[in-house]
Amino acid sequence: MTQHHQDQHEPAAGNTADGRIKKPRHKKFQTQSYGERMAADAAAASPAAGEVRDDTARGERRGGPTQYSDRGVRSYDRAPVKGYRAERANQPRREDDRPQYRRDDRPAYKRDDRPSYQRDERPTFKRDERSRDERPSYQREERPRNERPSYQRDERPRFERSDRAERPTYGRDDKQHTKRDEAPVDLGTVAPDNQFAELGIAPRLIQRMARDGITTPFPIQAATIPDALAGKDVLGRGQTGSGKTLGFGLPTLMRLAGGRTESRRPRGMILVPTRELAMQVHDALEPLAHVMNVSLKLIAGGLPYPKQIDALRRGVDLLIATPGRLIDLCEQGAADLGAVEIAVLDEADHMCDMGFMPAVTTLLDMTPASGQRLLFSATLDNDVDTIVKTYLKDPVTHSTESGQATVTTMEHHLLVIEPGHKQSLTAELASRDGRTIVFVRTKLGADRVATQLRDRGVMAAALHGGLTQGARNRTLDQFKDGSVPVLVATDVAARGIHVDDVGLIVQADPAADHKDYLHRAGRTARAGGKGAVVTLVLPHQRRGMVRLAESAGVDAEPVRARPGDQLVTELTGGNKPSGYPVKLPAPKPQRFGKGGGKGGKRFGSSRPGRGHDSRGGSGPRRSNGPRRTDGKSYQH
DNA sequence: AAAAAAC
Repeated sequence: MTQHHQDQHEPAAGNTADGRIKKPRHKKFQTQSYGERMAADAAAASPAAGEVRDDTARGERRGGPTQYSDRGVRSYDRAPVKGYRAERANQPRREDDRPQYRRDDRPAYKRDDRPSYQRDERPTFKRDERSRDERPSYQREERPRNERPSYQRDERPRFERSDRAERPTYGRDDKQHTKRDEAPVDLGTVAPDNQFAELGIAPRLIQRMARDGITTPFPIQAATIPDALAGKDVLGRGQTGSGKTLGFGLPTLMRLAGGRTESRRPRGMILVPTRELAMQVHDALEPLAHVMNVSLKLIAGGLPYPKQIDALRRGVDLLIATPGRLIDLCEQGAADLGAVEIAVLDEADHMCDMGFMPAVTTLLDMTPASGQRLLFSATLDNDVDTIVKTYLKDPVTHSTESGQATVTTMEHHLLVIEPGHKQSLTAELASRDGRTIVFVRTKLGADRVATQLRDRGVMAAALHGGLTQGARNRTLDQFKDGSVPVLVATDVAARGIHVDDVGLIVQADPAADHKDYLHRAGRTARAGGKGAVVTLVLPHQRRGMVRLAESAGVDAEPVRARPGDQLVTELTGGNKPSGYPVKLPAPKPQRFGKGGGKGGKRFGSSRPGRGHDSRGGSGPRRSNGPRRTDGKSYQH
């Protein structure tokens, strides 16, 4: 191909002065796909990066780098198409799959930076308008009959379709029907000295909480509830386990009670950083929401779309959501945040770090500025500050605790160890009776340490974000019900997750900063219980760790330690790992019912089920998923 | 720097 010939077909690329062809315009479309990112992560963490990779690894199945980049590049290599279709055909084949908020390739004059609720063309879900056809019938082309997505389709003839009453109950979680059934509130049963009443909480909420033994507000609740009820923006700071959930939950429910919520336009939104946390907040608020006739819905990734979309369409008062899925639903037009009266940001310091910030601001931008905003956080640092400045109006700040380690029932130990002892020491510490959480730095590390512990006779399971949602739930359930006493986790479990009676936290990899340290430590000594936090420190980490402990307000001197030392024995109660490998308890077999019966209804199911992986008991395991990485070597 | 958050 001559130079002349080439120029003919690449006029758009434009030449630079030195005669080289500029980068093609669609270079920007070559962003990493999800599968690619995962593969890249794995490759980066593995010492074998760049060498021959196992073809059955995760990346391959999800459309790994080889396949994908081939596809992306092909449009350059192909002979250019001429003629009227040229422009279209020479476009890259791949769609841009970045989320809307990260895609701003339009020229500045075309951009619209106004929040969506201020724009005229709101991206609402326009099924109704679309189905209306103004043209005379002879001009209409035949449309396929079933345009609705499969989950909305009803194939049966109309006369056979069931009415509301016959719909299965799992499809009806809009608690609207309870409005009429609600018994009149008996004010007499609220104890006169109940302090929640003094804060202004509705009697029926007080009664409901009293049934669960909640009669006295925690300090953070006492501090923030009155202001939140008064409609002010609140900035609440309290340590994990200090009762923040009710601190924002009660005012939110009070505010949303009895109002009208339009289809797809929720009036309340609670944002949390992890799916597990979303689930926990949802479960904590559900009974309370019920007595207030407030409908709520969990909106999180890893769950089927249809029920979430359906709930939104019917109209749900309050969303408890992780950012990614909620943005997704808004882009689809299934949700519209333009009617949100009260928005809550939980674990704000985490939600405001670099990775999360764009998603959070996108969502907050979609809510009306006139709405009330509550922001709760364990610590307040620079990132939180920018959110506060941008989105809160004259916020009232309440900090009940210093943000440092003030729980007196918690003891901290810094053990300076030799690198070769880390495994055996971890195993020894984890072999104690009672629940233990071992924190590690990476996903791969979590898998590796869990395997090592099981090989040494300690029943341990890994928990991290690379597992399927089903596996995450199963593991957490097993940890809660005691069948697996040791959880090896990344920082996915560092924040907010509440499990009773975790007596020991082992930081096999030290926390990255003092905030992470305190969050991890906060998994133990909850609700006044006792607990210990042991950090394994390698010699070269010692200086940094001492400084970190200082800024965390932790009073602990680094101590040299070896397996079998007296201090270690005290912490473990003298237990030693058996040395005989153990296997994880088999997941309980679950009947696989088509059409979504009861089993695995929601990822909060307390039953350990097999979820999507269910394909009968003894069949070969599908060759995917992070468990493959178990045996991979890994170095610090 | 890792982890988390969407198919």
